[in-house]
Amino acid sequence: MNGHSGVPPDIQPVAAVLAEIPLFRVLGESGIVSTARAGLARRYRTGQIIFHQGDPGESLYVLLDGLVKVVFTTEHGDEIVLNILSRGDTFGEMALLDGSPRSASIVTARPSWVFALPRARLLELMREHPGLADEFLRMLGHMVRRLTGQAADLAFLDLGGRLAKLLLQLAGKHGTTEGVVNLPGLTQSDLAALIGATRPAVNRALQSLVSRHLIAIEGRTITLLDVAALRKRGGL
Amino acid sequence: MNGHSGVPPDIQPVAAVLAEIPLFRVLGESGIVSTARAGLARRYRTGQIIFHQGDPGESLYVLLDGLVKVVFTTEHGDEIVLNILSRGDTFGEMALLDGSPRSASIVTARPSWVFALPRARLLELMREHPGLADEFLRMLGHMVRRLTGQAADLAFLDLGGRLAKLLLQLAGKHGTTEGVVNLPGLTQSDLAALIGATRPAVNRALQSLVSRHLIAIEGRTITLLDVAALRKRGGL
DNA sequence: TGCAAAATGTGACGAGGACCACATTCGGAC
DNA sequence: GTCCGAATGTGGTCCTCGTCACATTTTGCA
Repeated sequence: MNGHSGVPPDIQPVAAVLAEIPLFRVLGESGIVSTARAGLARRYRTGQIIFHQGDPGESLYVLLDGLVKVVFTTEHGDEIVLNILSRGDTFGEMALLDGSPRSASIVTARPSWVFALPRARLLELMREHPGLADEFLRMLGHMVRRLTGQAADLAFLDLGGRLAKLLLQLAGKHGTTEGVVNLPGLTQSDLAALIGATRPAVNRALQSLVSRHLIAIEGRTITLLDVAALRKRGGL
Repeated sequence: MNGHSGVPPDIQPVAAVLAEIPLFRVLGESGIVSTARAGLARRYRTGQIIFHQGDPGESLYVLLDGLVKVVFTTEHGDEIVLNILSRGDTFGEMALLDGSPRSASIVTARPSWVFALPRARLLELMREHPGLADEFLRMLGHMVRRLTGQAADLAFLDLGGRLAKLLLQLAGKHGTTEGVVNLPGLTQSDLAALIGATRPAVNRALQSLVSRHLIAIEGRTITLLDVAALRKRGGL
């Protein structure tokens, strides 16, 4: 509680995370601080929904801390997990830019701290800093590439290959220690929904990798023992 | 050969097609004509490659006439057809905007007439007409949504469902007559590559639809006989 | 017009993975 | 710590679809 007049105490930590993100780095020191002031940071508990697929999109979000799932639901209720996001990742960009409804839902996989920047503020920022628009285009391009690869994986890799690839990606993006996938909150059902498979099939595939000493499982921590073999299994 | 000084004879037809495209409509009458002058229209024969996946991206393309396939190739040589484009569609946007290499190849499926607009010209246009950048964001958003749906389809629909959905989409986007898919140049192998399946499997699925009177096949023309049933089969 | 190459239609076989059903273990809330 | 619900581990069955192999037709050239 050291806040002085007009300076909320939690601006600093928010700005610190924003400064780590390439998208916001183009704003410079002062731009980042004013951005942090322009939005609202909020905490969510595990299993909460930050927004629903179909909602109008009125904010851009930054995950300051925690873990969330990007979930796409079909008309029949089938769910596919499009992505797993952790500290420093952004979400909700798309609906903002073209004004269409949210194309997926965001569900927290563990307690999370989320920063929301209203659309109007973002547009102001983009007017002041043209580089920000470029960064957005870059980010969308990256998203298109990732989705293209995901579609190709679904078409060409078998379940075991998709799982091996997924484990490598998770270890790379969210891994704390090198070669360790330790994501409390991520269940085997989530893994299944990430690669378009059923939960029992994922379990069997995991056991198969264990028996071949490619990975080790203790509780919910997966250790990658043989990265080279996993890469090969994942078609890399 | 009726060109007068500085006014190439084929500017008019190019401008006419550009005027049909929402992306360019924001430029207004004069902007469209100057755009048509700023690029280069070229003809390709069937089976030619307009650009290769991995090439540097130096132009935005507009398909003035014809039919092309967007082909993504994995490291192992497996191919998936991401999209089929016809008159008025654009391609090559992405590599342009984020400066990365072409993420897919473009192959003509029949003789095509293609307009290429150099990156520098496009950036000029975007400076003069801020609305153009908005249209680009809208277009990328749409692309992300389409790819998301494609991934979900691969995960949740069986081969027959994906095929039914594909036929409906093709009829809607490129159909000349209502409810008819008549795309010379599109083989069953292409259909297979569009839905991540093998050619024999697609053939069998087509025959199955024929035997249930959902479609009729004469040569390479497919007529949709029972759209409602097809929509149901495709999970809609 | 005729010929080679490509595209189409089918058959047989097998494996991968979905689906259902259940025992067991784990983890979080009180 | 205890308990209940969720997450994990397996088993068995069946069906889809990939794979290989071919005969037949169509297409696009020469």
